[in-house]
Amino acid sequence: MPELPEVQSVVDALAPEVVGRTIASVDLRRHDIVSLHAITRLAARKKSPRPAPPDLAPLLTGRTITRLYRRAKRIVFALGDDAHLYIHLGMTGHLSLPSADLTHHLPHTHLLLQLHAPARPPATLAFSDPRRFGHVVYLPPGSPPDTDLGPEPFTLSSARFHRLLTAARRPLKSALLDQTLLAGLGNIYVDESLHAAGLHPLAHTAAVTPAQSQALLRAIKRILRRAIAARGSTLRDYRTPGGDAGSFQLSHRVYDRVGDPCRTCRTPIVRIVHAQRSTHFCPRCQPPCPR
DNA sequence: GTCCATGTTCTTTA
DNA sequence: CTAAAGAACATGGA
Repeated sequence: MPELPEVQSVVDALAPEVVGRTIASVDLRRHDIVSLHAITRLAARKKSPRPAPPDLAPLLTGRTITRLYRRAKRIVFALGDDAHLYIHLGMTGHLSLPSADLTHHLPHTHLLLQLHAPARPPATLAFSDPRRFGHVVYLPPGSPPDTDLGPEPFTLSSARFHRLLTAARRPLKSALLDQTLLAGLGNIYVDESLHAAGLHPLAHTAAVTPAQSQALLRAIKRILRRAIAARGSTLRDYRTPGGDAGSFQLSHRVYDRVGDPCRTCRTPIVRIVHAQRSTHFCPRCQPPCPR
């Protein structure tokens, strides 16, 4: 459910509720969603030996959430003393603040944090995820920063973006999905951005001109900004912590619009499969060899 | 029963 | 060696 706009919307909704509160207790119902690094979690799937998952309770209990922010598609809880916790929502992950009487029959709920603060009512933060592609990572003080992630789109210059693109010798679609090249985009916003920039998803990154890179980055920033304002796109699972749907799906120009007329030229939108993902585009607005 | 899904990583193939 | 493709994770909805 989450790409950059959805994750940002979750952070924006949660921050006023959790920042400044202290974690009074931890109810970890599935320990296999936790790791010290996302990498070690993979080993769990393949029965190969891996370090035991850290016991979250002693690491988190008594710590105060000093800041909540988004990095790529991760929701980062700063815990003071340079310790951090991050939650990745995977495809169907959801964070909410259920009332106390509901917390016992929440389906697929894997982690509950009781949050206390002076002069404020207690709150519960619940992480649920039916498909369990999401995960929770505890980063002890001194953990290296996100060296595994590319730059954030909003602070990226078009000159650097152009250098990143031309260095990646692959189709635009797979390059833009690569979190180590550019952080935060997923299947929806890559398709929407390429359409807005008039670029074919299979066009080669090395063939993109500086002007096209600039147009593409501007499209990415504009679409992400508008999607955040709409609190994301709800196609099936995504909800804000308050349970509301986003509304940016109403503004999609290609994603999930196979056969519908392009909102620019009325040509039916096409769907292909590339990099294992549905890829939507307008064959007229996004010609194979642009310009 | 079938196919599909907003994500990511590992393995296999070419 | 590299890039693309395939598979895997797990669940539910159409």
